[in-house]
Amino acid sequence: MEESLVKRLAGPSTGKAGLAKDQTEINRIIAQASKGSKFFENERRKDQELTQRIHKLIKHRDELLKGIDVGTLSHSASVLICKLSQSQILNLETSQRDLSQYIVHADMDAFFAAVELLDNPKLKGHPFGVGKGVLTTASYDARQYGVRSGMPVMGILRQYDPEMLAAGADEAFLNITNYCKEHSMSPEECVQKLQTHVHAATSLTVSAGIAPNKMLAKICSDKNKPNGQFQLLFNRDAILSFMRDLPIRKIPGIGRVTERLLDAIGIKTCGDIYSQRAVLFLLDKQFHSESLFLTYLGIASNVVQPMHRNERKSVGSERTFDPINDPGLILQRLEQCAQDLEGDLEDKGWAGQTVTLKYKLDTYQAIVILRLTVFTRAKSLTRFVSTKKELLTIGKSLLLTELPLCIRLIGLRVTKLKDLRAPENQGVKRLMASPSKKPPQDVVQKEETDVDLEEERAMAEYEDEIDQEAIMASQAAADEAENDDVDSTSPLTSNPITAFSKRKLVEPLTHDNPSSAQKPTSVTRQVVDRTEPETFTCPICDKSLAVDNDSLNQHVDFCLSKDAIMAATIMSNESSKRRKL
DNA sequence: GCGGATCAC
DNA sequence: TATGGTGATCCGC
Repeated sequence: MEESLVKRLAGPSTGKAGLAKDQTEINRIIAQASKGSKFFENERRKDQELTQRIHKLIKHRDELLKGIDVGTLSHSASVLICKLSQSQILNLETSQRDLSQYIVHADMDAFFAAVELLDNPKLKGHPFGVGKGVLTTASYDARQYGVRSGMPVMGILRQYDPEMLAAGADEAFLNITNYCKEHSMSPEECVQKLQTHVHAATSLTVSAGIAPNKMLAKICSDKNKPNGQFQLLFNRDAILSFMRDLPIRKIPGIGRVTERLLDAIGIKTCGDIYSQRAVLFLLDKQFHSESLFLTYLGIASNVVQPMHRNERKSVGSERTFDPINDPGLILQRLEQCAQDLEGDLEDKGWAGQTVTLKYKLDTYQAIVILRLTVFTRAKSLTRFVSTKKELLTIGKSLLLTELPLCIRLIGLRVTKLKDLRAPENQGVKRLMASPSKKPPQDVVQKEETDVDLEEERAMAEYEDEIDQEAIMASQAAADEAENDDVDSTSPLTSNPITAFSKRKLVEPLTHDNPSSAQKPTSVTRQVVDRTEPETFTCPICDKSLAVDNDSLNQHVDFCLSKDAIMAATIMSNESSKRRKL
């Protein structure tokens, strides 16, 4: 059996966190047990598709390589890497790698098992599993656990950084720079104290990584599990050598698929990113070479601040069940989703402008009849919806065109959200408080319309419950109108993403959060690394570049424009051919 | 804007 | 035996 397939069967998280060493043996057993099952067939098909994809990628690479001199390409990539090594996150004044912030990633060990233990002390000493099957879910169960146990861990962590960033139920990022300074502690001491603190209060153990940015801290927190800490040395060389041998899969965002794609072009470790820089640069479209180069350099964001409400993009609800094909039963499941989603939207204060239906086909159907298992169908509206009735109406209309189906999952999700708690969206209240007040003219027209519609809808509901049917009818009519709308107008908006800002690895300074923006200035800059190269020669034009940041960037941006590079490489290729003749 | 795919937790 | 749910992002069309 193909090695890649064995790996796939072992599950999506294989190789990510510290797993048992003899995983290959376990993999073999799992593969054996799965042989012949529908599940296995499905996985094999996906694996073969990926293998095909890899073949195409290699072919594409070789095609591109034909007209291009690899040496020159490598040099070009070097220039980009050099530029990136000087790019910086917070320290705009010096344009140096910012090593001034102590970033911690705290990761609770065996969180769900530990919480279960708190709730059911009887289980202590006995082996037990959490959840229905083998593993438990993250947020779904966390919700229950949160209610039952009232875990105080996040509260404790926040004492070390009030601007802590919670990442799920059992992880958090902290910037402990200020805490260390105020308490005259080293970062290790601080984290040790934090670990003891949490353990005393909850009997949970925490693993932590200390590093100059979030990505490195996260990787480090995995180094000494459980109940350990690992600090990276705060200097450039230590970071580079740490990255060099790090398996690429350890990088957040590199999953099973990307791992295999990268493997196919000779990249297994982050150090390989550099040795294969020419190919990565060539295949920039597929791999986001800039992101990978930053990863190789160990550069990432060190901004730690709580998630802001307006960063939320979608709210949804979905459920898995034994496969059903009876339309009535399917509708019942859909209704449940609509109900749950209404509850969530109400709780959190959101309404959405796009409703998406999701369903998963019964495995048998999926394999035999179709290639795909998961489908989504969306509908965009001109108004914002949040009630069960509205969600169900739209969900139904999306579902209807799909029937008949035999499915094992159904879900609804709303996107293009409006924050009903934002002051400007407090429709009814604002209307009541100052009925004659008109908003300023420079307010975006569309937004104004939405607010009015929202007010209208809310008012109508207050007016008369009996009128509900009439309202629904008018909404249905509006839906029809929108249908035509969507069908007749479909301008394809081109993606404005440029070659050098594909992924948001480096967060911009935000202006709406003065406290965090000021943070770096209140911290000593003595630790700032001074070993970055100060000058270099551009390999394309052989020009010696000034240290001055502006002119450097300007020059490099020019030399790195795809056209300039291709022109240069092809020219050098041609001239070398001519020399041979 | 839509739908599929990948990823994290 | 073949597994959950929530949410984000990217890409191609």
